[in-house]
Amino acid sequence: MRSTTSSSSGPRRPAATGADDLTTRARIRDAAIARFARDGFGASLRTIAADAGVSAGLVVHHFGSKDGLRAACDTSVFEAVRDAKTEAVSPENPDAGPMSLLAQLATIEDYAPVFEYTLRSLQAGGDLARSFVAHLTEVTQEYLAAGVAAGTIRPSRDEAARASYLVSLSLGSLLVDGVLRDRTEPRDPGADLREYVGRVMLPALEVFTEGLFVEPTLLDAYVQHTTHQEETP
Amino acid sequence: MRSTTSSSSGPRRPAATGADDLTTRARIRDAAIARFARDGFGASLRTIAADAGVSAGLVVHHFGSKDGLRAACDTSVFEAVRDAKTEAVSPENPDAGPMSLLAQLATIEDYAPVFEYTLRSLQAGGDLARSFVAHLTEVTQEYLAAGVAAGTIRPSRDEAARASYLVSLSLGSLLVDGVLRDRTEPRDPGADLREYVGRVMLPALEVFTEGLFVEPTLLDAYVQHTTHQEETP
DNA sequence: GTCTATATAATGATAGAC
DNA sequence: GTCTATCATTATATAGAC
Repeated sequence: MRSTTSSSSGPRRPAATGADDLTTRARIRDAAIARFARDGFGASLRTIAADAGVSAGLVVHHFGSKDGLRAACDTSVFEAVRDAKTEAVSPENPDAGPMSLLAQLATIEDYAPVFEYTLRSLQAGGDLARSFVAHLTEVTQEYLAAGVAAGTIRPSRDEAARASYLVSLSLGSLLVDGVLRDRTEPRDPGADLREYVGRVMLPALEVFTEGLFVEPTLLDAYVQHTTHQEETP
Repeated sequence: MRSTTSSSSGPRRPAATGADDLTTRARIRDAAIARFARDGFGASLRTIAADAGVSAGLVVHHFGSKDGLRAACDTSVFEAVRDAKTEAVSPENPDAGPMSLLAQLATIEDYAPVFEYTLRSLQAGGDLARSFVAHLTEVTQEYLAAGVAAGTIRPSRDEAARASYLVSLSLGSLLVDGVLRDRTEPRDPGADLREYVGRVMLPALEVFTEGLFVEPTLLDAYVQHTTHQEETP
C-alpha cells in the first residue's frame, strides 16, 4: 500500500460533499472521486483540476502523479466503505441480504460518489477492486453464518465458496446493469439504483427462496461425482 | 448499425485462427480482436498493426479510423456468437443452464478470442454489449420457457424479468471473476475458465436448486406488498 | 495495397515565477 | 501553495511515394 495520503484527519464526511470547508487537497481528491466515478479512470488531470477549481499543476504538486491521486482516492473510498458498513449492517435489517449489502450503502445520499467509484473500480480491476471484494466476501460470509445459525438461511456444503460466489453474483449483476446504461445522456445514480432494485427484487427473491430447478438431480449428480474423485493437489 | 464491414464472405471460421489464408483486412481485424481481448480497447493501432505484421497506416487505410476497426470487430464477434449459439444450445445438453450458455461456447478452442472479446466489450459497455446481452436474454428466456414446459424449471411470476436477471447474474459473475485476475503475469483463458467453473459449480447448483432462504417470508411479503400497490405509469 | 514520413491533438509531468 | 508556461510522450490520422 502506498501511503501518499493521510486522510484519517479531517471531518468524518464520506467524500465529495461539495462543501468548501475542506482543505484544497481534500477538495481535489473528492473532485477526482466524483469525476473518476462519472467518466472512468481515463479522465484527465485537467478536467479534475477544473472541477476542483484549481490548476492542473497543483494536482500533481499535491499527489505527485496521477497514480498518486488514484491511490489517494482508493484509500479514501475504501475507508468510507469500511466505516459505512458498520452502520449499514445493523442487527435488525431483514433485507434481501447478500444482494443489497452494497445497495443499502448507496441509499445514503452522501455515499453516492463512493458507490459509483467502487463500481468503476470493480469495472477497471486493480488492487482496490480486489481488496473491496475480499472485504465484502468476508462480511457476507459472517452474515450468512449468522443466518445459518439462526435457521433462516440454508447451510452450504462449502460456505466460503458460496459466500464468494454470491458476492460475485450480486456485484456482477450490479456492474453489468450499470455498464449497459446509455451514458450519452446525464444520469441520476440514485434513480438508476432504485430502478434497478425495483426491476430485480422479484426475480431475486424468487430465485433465492424457491430456486430454479424443480428436481435436485443435477446437484445430486455433481456432488456424487466429485466426492468420488481425488482433490487436485 | 454501421456497415463498414462485409464479413459475411470468407471462410466460416470464427475469428483469429492464426491462419494466413485470409485477406489482409481480415487478418488485421482478427489481430485486433485478439489484442483488444487481451489488453482492452485502449490498445494502440501500432500494436495491432505489429501483431498483424503490417504498418499502422494500413490499418487506417482499411478501416478508416480506430472506431471503424472497433465496429468491424464488433460485428464480426457478434456474428460469430450468434452463429455459434445454434450449435452450442443443442437439444440434449443438460448443463447447469443459464450459467453456462456462454461458458459452453468458450470450450470450443477457436472461440476463445471471441469469448474474451465479448467479456471485454461487456466490461467497457457500448452497443455491442447491449445487443449481446439482449440477444443472450432472448435465448435464455426461450431456454427457460422450454424448461418450464418440460417441468424441470420452476415457473416465475415474471418470466422476462427473471431471464434478464439471470443473464446479468451469470455474465456479471463471469465478468467480476475475470476483472479480479492479476494481469501482470500471462494468462491462459481456457485454464482460467475451467478454474472458474470448478470453483463455482457447487455453490451455483446449490443456490439454484435449493435456494438460499429457508422460509418464503421475504418473497411472500414482497409479493403481497407489490400486488396491493399501483403500477407506476 | 502497402509503406514511410509527418501533421495534429491530448495527456502526464516539470520548471520556475509569485 | 498556487499559478502559468512548457516539455516530452503518445496516440490517431493524413499525405504522398512506391
